[in-house]
Amino acid sequence: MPKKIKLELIPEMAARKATFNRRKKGIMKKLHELHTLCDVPICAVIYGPCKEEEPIVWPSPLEVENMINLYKNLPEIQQCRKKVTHEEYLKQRIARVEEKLKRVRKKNRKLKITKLFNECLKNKDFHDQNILDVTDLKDLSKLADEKMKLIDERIETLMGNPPPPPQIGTSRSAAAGEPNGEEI
Amino acid sequence: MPKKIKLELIPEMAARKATFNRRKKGIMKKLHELHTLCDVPICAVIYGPCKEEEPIVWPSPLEVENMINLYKNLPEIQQCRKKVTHEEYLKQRIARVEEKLKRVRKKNRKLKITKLFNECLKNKDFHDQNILDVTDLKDLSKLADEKMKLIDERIETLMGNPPPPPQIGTSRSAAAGEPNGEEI
DNA sequence: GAGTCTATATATAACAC
DNA sequence: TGTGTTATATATAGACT
Repeated sequence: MPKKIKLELIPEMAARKATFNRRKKGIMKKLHELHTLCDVPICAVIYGPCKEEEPIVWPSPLEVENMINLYKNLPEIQQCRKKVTHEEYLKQRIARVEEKLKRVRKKNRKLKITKLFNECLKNKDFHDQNILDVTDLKDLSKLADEKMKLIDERIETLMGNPPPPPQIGTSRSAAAGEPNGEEI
Repeated sequence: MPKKIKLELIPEMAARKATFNRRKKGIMKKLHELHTLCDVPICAVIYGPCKEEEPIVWPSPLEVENMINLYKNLPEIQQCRKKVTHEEYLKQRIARVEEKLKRVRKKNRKLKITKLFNECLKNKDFHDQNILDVTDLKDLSKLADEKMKLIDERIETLMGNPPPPPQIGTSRSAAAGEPNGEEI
């Protein structure tokens, strides 16, 4: 039932308050856990959605102030180096997510091509199916080259001999079903 | 694989650091989400387990300071009323958990007795089984009284008449199987 | 507001790289 | 250290009480 809500301001005040209370509790628990598990100084201040409310000051107003003062007394160098501003945080996050997206896309592409490759091994008339565009064919060719190289290397290993000339007659044993798109 | 780790200081420094990094990331995400979903002012300062590290100051040192100042300017009354100190937080938490424990125990007890009750309806020789102690028998008797009362009420409802004298010959239809221990 | 319930979404511990 | 993976543990949205 926890519909994946979008990460944006909740319009209805009632729902917003409910979510605030639920999540505030969760965050306080997390803070307490981190503090206990790692024995690190932590503090947080959280204002409520209703402006008249007093903020939560965790673990206590005094300690919050102490931590702030402690921070202020750090040498400038340390203060400035790693300041994680909200903006920076977002930028870092975006960068990481985009990087991951790239990796995943690449992986997907590779899986797709590998799947095509294996299908081709089983079905030689794939040319007629009009499902391959130029890019696919190029990647397919590239993958074929890679597979050839792998085969060559494996043969070398099995023979335990110096590299013979590149042309070898290999018996491609058509793989039956691709369990996970990663056969040779 | 996430073995349920105990909520206490992690002894091995390596594991502690790993956990710290993982959880710090999680908490920052939560803070960001709460901030976005509810549009409330939030800030947090988190020092690392290595004393030389600079703390994370979120969302930014300036804003943290502003929030602190804002807080300091609140009228004393508001400042003092709801100060959630770490200790208070723990006390509240303990109180709530204990309360819940109580509720659950009560519920368990009731389920157990109801189960016994239903078994008795099916099997009259339960006296021989030596599985009931005095408390059980007392609770059982109490439950029987309650059930009787429920039956009386239901009969009254069905008759739509003024309450007849308490003695009624009721036909106890022995319930077949207790689906969830909550039959009459 | 606070607690219950339940289906899902997330967080995350331990491990392999 | 950081990432990917996977099996679990938690968090939590939504509907009720």
